[in-house]
Amino acid sequence: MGTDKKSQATAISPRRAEDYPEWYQQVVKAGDLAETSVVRGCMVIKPWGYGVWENIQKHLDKMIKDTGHMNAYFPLLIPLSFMEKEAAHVDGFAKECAVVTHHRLQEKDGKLIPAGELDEPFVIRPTSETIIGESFSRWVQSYRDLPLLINQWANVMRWEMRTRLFLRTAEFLWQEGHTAHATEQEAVDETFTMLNVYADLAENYLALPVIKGEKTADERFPGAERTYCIEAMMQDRKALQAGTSHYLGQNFSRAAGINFLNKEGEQECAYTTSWGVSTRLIGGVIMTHSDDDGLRLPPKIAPKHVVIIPVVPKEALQDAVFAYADAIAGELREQSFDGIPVEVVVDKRDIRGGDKSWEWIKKGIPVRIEVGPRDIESGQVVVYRRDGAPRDKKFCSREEAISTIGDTLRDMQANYLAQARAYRDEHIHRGITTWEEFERFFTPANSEKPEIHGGFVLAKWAGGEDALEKLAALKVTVRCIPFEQSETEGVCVVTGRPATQDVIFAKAY
RNA sequence: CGGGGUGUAGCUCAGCCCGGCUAGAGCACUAGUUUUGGGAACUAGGGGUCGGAGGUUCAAAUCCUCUCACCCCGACCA
Repeated sequence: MGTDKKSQATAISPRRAEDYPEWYQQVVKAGDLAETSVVRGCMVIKPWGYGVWENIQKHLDKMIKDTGHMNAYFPLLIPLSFMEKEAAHVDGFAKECAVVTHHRLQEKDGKLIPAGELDEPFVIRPTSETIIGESFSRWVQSYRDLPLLINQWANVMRWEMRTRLFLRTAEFLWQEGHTAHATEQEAVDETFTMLNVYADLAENYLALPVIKGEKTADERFPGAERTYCIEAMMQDRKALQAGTSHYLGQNFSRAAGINFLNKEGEQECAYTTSWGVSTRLIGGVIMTHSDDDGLRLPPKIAPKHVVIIPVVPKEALQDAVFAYADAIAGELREQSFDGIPVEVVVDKRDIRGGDKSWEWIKKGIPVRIEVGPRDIESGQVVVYRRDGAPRDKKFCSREEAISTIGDTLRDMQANYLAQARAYRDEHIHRGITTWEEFERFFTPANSEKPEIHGGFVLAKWAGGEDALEKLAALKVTVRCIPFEQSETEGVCVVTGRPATQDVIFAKAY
């Protein structure tokens, strides 16, 4: 007979191939990462999801500090007039700003109504260039005050029309770096330094292979001179912008008045940068590594690395099994991998073992260890890896399980990166040179309910309004101009005009 | 902002077209019994102002009007 759950071969329904967007929602739910809140477009990040964010924060914060930056904190509310100072910036963000216009509530007929209208409204920060620029303008007097290297961990709000958990929410958590420099060269170097930090974080911690490159003019941050990015490929072969680093030139310093006296005694405008990554990275991790049984977390960002599941066939045996489990947990906690202490949870909840196992599979914990009376007898344990099949068990001695846990976690971390890299490389296409091939490549067979199709196309691009329109009709964008260029002559894949620049084309989140 | 749709138990939904006993199911929850080395079964139980306001009617989850919220498709998306 078998229940629905038993008869379906996977823990998540639908599977990726059946309905990718719905699969994503189900993985987030089953993994207990986050849920939509009563507040439009905002999410509640649940403990397991927040644990992932805390680990990302911990690693990135160290990298940010190791490159000479310090953390600070600026206000959530930005005076409206600040937003008006930089023309391109206003254009980019005006439509998505939440605005605070009152500072008091008054009761009237049992209802609370806003009262005390503000002379000047505030916007809730969509990003903090303008308000941080105001501080910088007072902090900087001389070239001796530069560079100014600041980072803040914060929440921001952008009133998006359509939201998806982690990938695009109205409020999200991020870090935003803001720096000011005496020379253009130094500022540009800073922009690259931080882009490299992001690529390091993505590949070596999140196990996301990324392509580093520059954004084209129409994809640039509003107000920036140049925007650099790291682009990752999800399992539906769409691109996800995983991090950005902007060279802002003197645009914002001019607007905010960040001036300094240089060595020659002349007034000069500082050169500024900004860079950020957000909780969107978690969306990228989910869509890159998860399978049809749910989340798979790279060990370096998993809130817990090992769950020990005690098997208690008879209640009389419970104390002995729990004691055995606790003892193993204690020894595992003394282990570490790549400087990260092994985090262990012993799941003593009074629910069935099968339920527990599947719950942890769906949460993506790297290693499950089962211990029961028979294992106590034989001095062994049963080990399952999340990068193996759900029932692919390995018996090993207690000592071996403990001494090899670090190697296991390191191996899994490398395995996730290798798998993601292989998938991405398989779907980067370099042979497409004509518009006909291009169009076919990006057109799903079923337009009603598009199947997983397409990928990244690495091809020549010459730009132009007509070319952008053709791309827009296909919902394809230029993701980036990769730093790695072939330096060859060719023709633009969209228009056939002569072109030298290689770019990545893809559909994107 | 345009087009479409949905609001009924914690969750997923049936009932509405064609008004009529005490508003239902599955899952989840609680208790008991039997089970237990990979998603248990049975029995009993708790849980609802049917999104809100107004109207029609002897009678409204059901019909009408207004309103609020959410979802999907577009537009928008550093």
